[in-house]
Amino acid sequence: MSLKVATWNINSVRLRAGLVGRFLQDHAPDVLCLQETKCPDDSFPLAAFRKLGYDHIAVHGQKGYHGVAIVSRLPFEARDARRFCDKDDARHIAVTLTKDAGAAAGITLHNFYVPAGGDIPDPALNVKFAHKLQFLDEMIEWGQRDRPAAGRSILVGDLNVAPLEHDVWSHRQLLDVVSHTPVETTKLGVVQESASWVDAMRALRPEPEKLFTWWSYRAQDWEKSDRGRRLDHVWLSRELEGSLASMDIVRGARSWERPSDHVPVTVTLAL
DNA sequence: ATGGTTGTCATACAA
Repeated sequence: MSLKVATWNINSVRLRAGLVGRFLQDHAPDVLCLQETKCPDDSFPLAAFRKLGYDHIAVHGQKGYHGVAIVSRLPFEARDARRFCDKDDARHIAVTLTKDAGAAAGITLHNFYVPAGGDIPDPALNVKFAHKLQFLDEMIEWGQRDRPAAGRSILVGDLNVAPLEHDVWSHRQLLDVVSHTPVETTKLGVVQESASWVDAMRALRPEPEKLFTWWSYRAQDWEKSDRGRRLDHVWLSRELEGSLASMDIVRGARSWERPSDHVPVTVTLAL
């Protein structure tokens, strides 16, 4: 069987439930991980996704900010959502596919929304940047202590860091811009190494090809200027590396009506 | 060097 996993920062799931439905119909992922749902759990648009065959939905939201969810047509068991930085922010949710999920049974998915970090890349001047660095430090501790990639597992999400030179439109011009500063890109590399995660997108489309998943709302013409960044990621545990079959950045979604500033990324495994 | 947009919630704040 194949397992198609998608990740998408939706920037309000209620406002864009229609776009999510379109994506589910057009791209038919088995599991979709959403970030920035900005939606309390009791107002998540469950019915819109269930009627498309996505009966299994895990939500971890809050009013107005952050929020993550997993929408699946395969059955799963919910795992504990982790707390980071002594805050109750909804920035992580995890599930394990159950035995009814066929060859995908037992795969654990971790869905993350890492803090954006504000504008000033100095933790002494900007508490939001300090929070982002602390969050990455705690992801490193988690990787080292809990070995989340010891078996068959997948980590996806909006990690709000574009780690490689060709993950941004201009490496030189973004070196002091939050999301591509050396302190962040180095830390994200340590997060990845802490549990031996494999970067699925770059395994299939290595540098120097430029890969972007986010384009600012502020550009006059996002497509023409193409000043993007790769903020969204799909990582695989070593056990799944050999099953990696294909990857797609759904760039066209950035032109849908009232789009998110992020586009979906899909990764397909042949199991 | 500056401002450019969007979503939420209530008029600033986060991204």
